[in-house]
Amino acid sequence: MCSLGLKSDFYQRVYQVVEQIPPGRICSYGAIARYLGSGRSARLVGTALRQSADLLGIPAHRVVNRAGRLTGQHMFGPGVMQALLESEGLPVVNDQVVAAEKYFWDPREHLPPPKI
DNA sequence: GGCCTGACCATAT
DNA sequence: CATATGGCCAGGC
Repeated sequence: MCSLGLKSDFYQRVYQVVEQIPPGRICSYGAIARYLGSGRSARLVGTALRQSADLLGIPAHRVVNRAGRLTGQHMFGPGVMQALLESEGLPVVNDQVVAAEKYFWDPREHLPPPKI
């Protein structure tokens, strides 16, 4: 089969991308979705992580929203996500990464194009 | 089988 | 420049 967009496959791809995020860097759901070719399914990226973020050892704490806000903080626990980011050198204030744009890591510019 | 919600993003006011 | 609203796609009940 050439390429049938199996949703389960989409989830696995999300995990693969998040796993490739270097320490001290952050990525946004939209960037990942866009990298996978589903730029309008940014919400699915978050949903995918929520389903297996705890099962896998993927650095899901490095995935924040476009504004650098720790939207998935509730899933990790109170202050856990922030502590992890600060531990990697990322300044977090008010559940929000300061100068997130500076630490932003775009998979579309650092990772090879995925097979569509 | 249909309706609502959701770790979002882009645009308009 | 900041805030408010709509749109998109899929999963869960």
